[in-house]
Amino acid sequence: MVTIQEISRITNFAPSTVSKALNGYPEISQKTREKILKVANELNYFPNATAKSLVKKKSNTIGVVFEVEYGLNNLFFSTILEAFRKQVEIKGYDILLLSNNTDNGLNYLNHCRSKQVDGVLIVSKGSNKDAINELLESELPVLSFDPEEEMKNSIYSESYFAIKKACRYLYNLGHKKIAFIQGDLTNYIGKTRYNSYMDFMIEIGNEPIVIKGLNNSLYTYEEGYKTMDMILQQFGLPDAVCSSSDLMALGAIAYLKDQGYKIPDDVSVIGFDDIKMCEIVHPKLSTIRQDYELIGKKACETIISMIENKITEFDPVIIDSELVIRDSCKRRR
Amino acid sequence: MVTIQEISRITNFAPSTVSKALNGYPEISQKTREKILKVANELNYFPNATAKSLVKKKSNTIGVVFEVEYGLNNLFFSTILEAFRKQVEIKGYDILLLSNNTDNGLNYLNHCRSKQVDGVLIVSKGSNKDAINELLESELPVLSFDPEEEMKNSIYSESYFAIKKACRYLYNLGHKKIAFIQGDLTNYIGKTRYNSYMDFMIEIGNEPIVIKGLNNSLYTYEEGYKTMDMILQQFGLPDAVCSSSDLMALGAIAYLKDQGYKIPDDVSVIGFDDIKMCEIVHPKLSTIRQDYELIGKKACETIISMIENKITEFDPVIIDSELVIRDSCKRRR
DNA sequence: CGTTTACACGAAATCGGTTTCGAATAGATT
DNA sequence: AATCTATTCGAAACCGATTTCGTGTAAACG
Repeated sequence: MVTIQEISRITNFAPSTVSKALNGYPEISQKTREKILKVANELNYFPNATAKSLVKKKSNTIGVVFEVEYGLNNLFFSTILEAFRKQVEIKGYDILLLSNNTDNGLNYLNHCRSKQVDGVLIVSKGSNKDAINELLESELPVLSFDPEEEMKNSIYSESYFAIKKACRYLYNLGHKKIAFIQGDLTNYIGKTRYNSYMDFMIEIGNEPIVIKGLNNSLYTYEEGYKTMDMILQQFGLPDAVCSSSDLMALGAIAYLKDQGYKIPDDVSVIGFDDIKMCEIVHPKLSTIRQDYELIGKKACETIISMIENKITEFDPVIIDSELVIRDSCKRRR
Repeated sequence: MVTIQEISRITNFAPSTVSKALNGYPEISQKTREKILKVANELNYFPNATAKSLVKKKSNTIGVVFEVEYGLNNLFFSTILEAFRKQVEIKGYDILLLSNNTDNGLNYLNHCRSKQVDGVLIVSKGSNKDAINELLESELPVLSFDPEEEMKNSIYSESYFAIKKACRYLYNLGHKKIAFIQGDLTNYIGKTRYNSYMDFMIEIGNEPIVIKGLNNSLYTYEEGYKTMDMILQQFGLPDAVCSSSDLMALGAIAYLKDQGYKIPDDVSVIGFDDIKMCEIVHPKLSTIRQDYELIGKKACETIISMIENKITEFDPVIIDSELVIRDSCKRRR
């Protein structure tokens, strides 16, 4: 690689002068700047980002935390990451996929510090909540898409009114027995959706149809399938199902189909997320759309603003979500 | 962050001694090593990876190149990346998502050099083939999952015999009019699948049913949908469809369903990839499975061996693929 | 013409590590 | 006791940038 010292030797200017010329310092005359730039271009010079990071204490890199099990291999999370990446790239940052290597003691936080990561986006977190909390409480700018109890430093889709809107929609189609498939009740989003459903059932004065004590922490197809099984056993066939994720909704539909029911003729089902699959399956899944592009964009803006203004705490960013009506819900006969 | 100099001050050993002690050099006595390690642990010392990279000229980071359009937002590619990541993590490397910023002249290669990336995995490439070729011809260890004409430095699933097996399977079910949905004919994989299909049709002495001149470069659902439309218009209804990707197969199925046909009763369809969705859709899609875990593992092994042994060229690594029979194909009535 | 001021550039320190090579010490050898 | 050897450690250079501060020169001023 071409270094500043090489340009220095060739142009007979000191390394410091070369550096200043390349970085647009005003104290360099037009003439010498041109000479230096000319040589730099001829040699195809690009600064060594490592050296730069070392002295500037800034790497132009944003770390991303991902659960191992259902990480990238999950359209929902990977869609967010992709949207985020697109924005981040524009701003001149790179994305480093972080690991939490407990073997060598290099947990998330130490890893971030070691690699001089400027900020961190937590897309999804697995079992290692301790390592995550260390991150959140550190001096680093951290943004979480998967907030815990307290909601600080987080970005997420509005869920409370969204679930109510979905339930209201089902109710207005004539459905009374509306079942709910919950997600991860240990995090804020999962809890909010659950509470919203419970509140709605109280409003309309119906008994909630939900499996108590169940925690579908991964929001997967398989969990949806099993939950639907339990619902049928415990409550019999509901009129409609409201699910905390599209994948679980699809799992529920699969179970119902396996039992010989028709969707939406026998049961209406609505999901949450609007992953790309919704339009591919049959019937096309009605759902609540999360605005991935906007989430990615806002997440990027927020985290870069945190980095540049050195803030480590801010109010949650809440992105509107929208009811998308397709073919999986039908008026009750 | 705690530095070596701090430990040096506290222990009264020179920085060089501290460094050696921490890195297990034999010339350090047991006594001083213990003293130094004790202090390092107490202060929760971790080496600054940036500084280390600078002097060692090795960052323990592997760059990953992804197409922007259909990058992470594609279960196929993200599954590979996830498998790769899992392996790479174990070996102590991080993954940096690379961008090709032509604005500031920081193309892939310069970006890699600047960030001191040790090796590169090309998962999918978009339109900027020049930037990719620069990478391939550089001094960096590069591994491509999406090889061009020449197949050097690549890893991919066996496709030629796989497509033949799929076609043979359809043929043995009694189908004569077997249509083919091609993928990207400008790259090796796409071409191989196409050629395999064409050879098979010659073998069985039937006319190929394929849209000439069509290039489905993104292997998407929408492309499959459109292609199926064109096939019906140009050739009428085939007995079976062999697709170069699952997503295109699903698109084709959707089109056929929209036209009122039943799958697999009227048309048998087989895909390629075995993305997770295959088991979720109805009917469950028969397909050719790519062994993602093995691809990830081999890719990791290969690239790390390239890095450690400083080889930049090697023969292609070919991963076996397997026919998976589900519900989307049926014996011809 | 002497002094001030602005401008342009360079020397040197720094970031946090690694590595080479030389020196001091302790122990072994004759 | 003198010499040799092995062991252990430290000084200093280095990786490739940035940044502070000082200096020399030319222009501007009285």
